Order: sequence, then C-alpha cells, then structure tokens
Amino acid sequence: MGKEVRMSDYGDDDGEDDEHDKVPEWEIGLPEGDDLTPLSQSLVPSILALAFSIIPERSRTIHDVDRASRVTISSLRSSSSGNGYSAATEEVVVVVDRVGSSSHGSDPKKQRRSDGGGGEAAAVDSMAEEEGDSGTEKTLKRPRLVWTPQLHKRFVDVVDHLGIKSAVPKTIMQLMNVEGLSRENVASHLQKYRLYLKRIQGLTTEDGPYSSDQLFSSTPVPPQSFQDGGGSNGATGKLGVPSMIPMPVYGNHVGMMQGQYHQYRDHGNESNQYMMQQQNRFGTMVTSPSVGGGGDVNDK
DNA sequence: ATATGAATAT
DNA sequence: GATATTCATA
Repeated sequence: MGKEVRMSDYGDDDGEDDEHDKVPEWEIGLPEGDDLTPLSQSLVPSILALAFSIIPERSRTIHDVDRASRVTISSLRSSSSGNGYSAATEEVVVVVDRVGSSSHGSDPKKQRRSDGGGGEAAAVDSMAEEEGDSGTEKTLKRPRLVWTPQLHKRFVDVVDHLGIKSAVPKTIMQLMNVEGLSRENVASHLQKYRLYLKRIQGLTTEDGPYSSDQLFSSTPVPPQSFQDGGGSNGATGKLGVPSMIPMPVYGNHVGMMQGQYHQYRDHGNESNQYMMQQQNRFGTMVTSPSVGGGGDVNDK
C-alpha cells in the first residue's frame, strides 16, 4: 500500500468553487506553485497515533513555524461518507491563527489557496518582533485564538470521531494536532460547543413542530452528514455530532457561531468564518438518528 | 497531581 | 459574542 493520488475525487471538500480549468492532467492535484508543501507533517495519522499513545511532538515555537512557513496547506479530506479519518486521510499540522490584542495594523501577508480540496491553513501573526523567545509555548501568554472555520471543522471532526461523550479537551487537542493549540483553548471551545449542542437538541427534541420523540423522530434536524462527513457513530455508542449548521429555517437558526466576521475580508476567497450554510431542502432524509439508544447527548 | 467542566472575567 | 481564566471537584 503506497501513496496514491486520486484525481477523480479531488476537489470537493468544502463544496467550494474552484475548478481546474485547463491544466494538463498531470498537473491536477499538484501544488499550485505558491502553495507550499506542509512544513510539518505528521508521519502518523493522529487518530492512529493516539491509539498508540504517540503524542505528536511539539517543540517548535510559534515563531519558528511562522518563520518557516507563512502558509501551510493541507489536504484534509474529510470523509465523503462515513469515516472521515481513514488511513487515507492526509494529516497536516495546522498552525493556529491568532490575533494580537495589541497593536496590530495589518499584515499584508495573506493566506491563499488556489485549488479546491478544501485546504485549510492558518498562519501565525508575526508578533511585533523577535520577542525574547524565552519560554516554551507553554509558559507564554498566547494571543487570542481565533477559531477559523477550518479549525472548527477539525474540531468537530475530532469530537465527532470521539463521540461527544468521550470527547474531552486533552484528547481533542491531541487529535486535532494543531500547532499552538492549547488544552484550554479546546476546553473553552468545547464548552461552547456543548452549549450549542444542547440548544439544538432542545429545540429539536422538545420544541419541534413534530412529534419530538426519539421514537419516530422526523424532526428536521440536520444530523451529521453533509460536508463534514460527520456520520460516523455506532462504534462505541457515540452519537452523531452535528457540526452546528445555521440553517435558514424560518427565523429559527441555530448555530453556535454566527455573526462574527470582520477579521480578514479579502474577497470572498477563503478565511470566511463559520459560514457553513447549507442548502438543506427539507423533506429529503433529514431525520435525526441522533438520539438513538440512550437518548441523551449529555449526561455526566 | 491533573484534567474537566461550569462559572466568571476580559 | 467569542475566547480566556478561575475554581471547585472528579
């Protein structure tokens, strides 16, 4: 079993635009030139790694990584159906994007991705200068983390694969394998995410215009299988984890992250926040197998 | 001794 | 509102 590049199912990750117009076939799938090869790449898929208790080394400082790679792209293919973390899944260490709370005019450095495949990348904002880089990124007070859609997706993927019940900050953090991401970062986000889950669960299970019962649930809740490939439960009795999608239901949207933008507004290119909307025409197959066995997404 | 989760603070 | 930090406790 070796590496194999599938050109057929290349771009479709986030269901974006991008078309390879007229490139020679052999060029399809190759880096576009300014797209760099991931500078840090795990040799072992994170899930696998965890299974073997291999914790990805993280010795580089943010500055190091920053210097080495302004841009890191990844071809995180996330499941077209079911398991998003297969052996074929490409793992890439993503550097986190942070915003300086202090003086930060604007870094003309922008991230760019050219072709589909959804890539995700983030860059570290180069702090003023060479701060006394004393201290491992543990002791340092890191700037506010910004949960970009990419990061969030990663988060959701991991949480999903762990099962909401056993997803705890440390594990999530490890599996996400994101450079510079701390446990508390994840913890905080997880807290909010759980809140979100609770909300939609509430709305969907006891306030829905339908039976609202786990038995014949035909409640229009987008379960877990869209662009996230969130459908992968049933292994350890995990529940599907919605990827919080603000759906255009009549004045009834849920979505843990909404009106927050304004950060980097290049041109509808990328780096748009959690704008993962979906054109979910109900009546398709939107049922919620979520509450399947126990019927409780959160219990402690 | 550590990690988690809720509350609270920025 | 988003993220960080504190704090009781598992």
